Amino acid sequence: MTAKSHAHLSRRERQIMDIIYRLGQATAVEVMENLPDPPSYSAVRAMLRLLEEKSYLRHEQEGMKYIFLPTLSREKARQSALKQLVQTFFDGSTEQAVAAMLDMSRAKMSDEELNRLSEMIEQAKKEGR
Amino acid sequence: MTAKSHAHLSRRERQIMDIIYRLGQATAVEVMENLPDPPSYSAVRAMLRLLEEKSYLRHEQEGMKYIFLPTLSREKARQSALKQLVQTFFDGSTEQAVAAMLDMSRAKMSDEELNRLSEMIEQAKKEGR
DNA sequence: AGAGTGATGCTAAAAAATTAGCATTTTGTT
DNA sequence: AACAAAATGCTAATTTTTTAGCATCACTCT
Repeated sequence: MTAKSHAHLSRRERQIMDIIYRLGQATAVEVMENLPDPPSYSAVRAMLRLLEEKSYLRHEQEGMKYIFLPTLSREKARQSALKQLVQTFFDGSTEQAVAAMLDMSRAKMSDEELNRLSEMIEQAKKEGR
Repeated sequence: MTAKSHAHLSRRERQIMDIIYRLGQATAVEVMENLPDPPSYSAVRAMLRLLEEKSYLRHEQEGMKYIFLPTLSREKARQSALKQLVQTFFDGSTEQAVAAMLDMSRAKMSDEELNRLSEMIEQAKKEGR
């Protein structure tokens, strides 16, 4: 079975996937610790098993425990999440989305970071020719 | 009752909210037409009623039908969605997120758009002082 | 006035998601 | 070797989500 899009996930499934994407990988305990209104340990493990069955996750054995990882690379997941967010909230306009981001975290960004972004934009202009 | 974060929504609830944010507003029929694997019309209406009860939506009467709108402004919803995405997929780094966006839609952006972005960044630099 | 159309409200059934509990396995420790 | 600790596997019950169906109301047209 192949993993379908994010949109098909149930509430808990999505919460768990988000945690694992955020952490990169996680054990059942770590997932539990990060879940809002965490259910029992068994419940968490059941969900992990399910997600694995549906091919959203895979696991590696590390000593006695399982470490769960996303099937889809972080890059692909990012892309798909970004695309969906831009569609939903910014009428598909990357410009608007970038603007909102800058606006959101303007204060927190160093000049260095801003400079790097400038360069990226310059680069994009050149390549667009 | 006050609307809680996106993370608490069930699958269908989220799908519906996404559609309404994308369209800005929608009738029951429009929502249905945009839902993946659309259920019956009654099912859609029931969900809308529920979302309204939970304060994620409100409606305005237009002639005979209801037009549903988000309770939370698009701006706030955007912000919160962006924040959550940056946290989940970019380790909280706006720079990385912007980079990924540029990368994603580089081809589709006009020089004009890119110029406007450059300006925004310049602006941000000035304000950061 | 009556019939038809297109909405809504409400309720109960069906399906899916979520959870807890118990049995089992492995590892470490005394 | 025996026990405790820390995992997992599996199953069944509970809760939540999701759905369909039917009754009703408003408007339009003949």
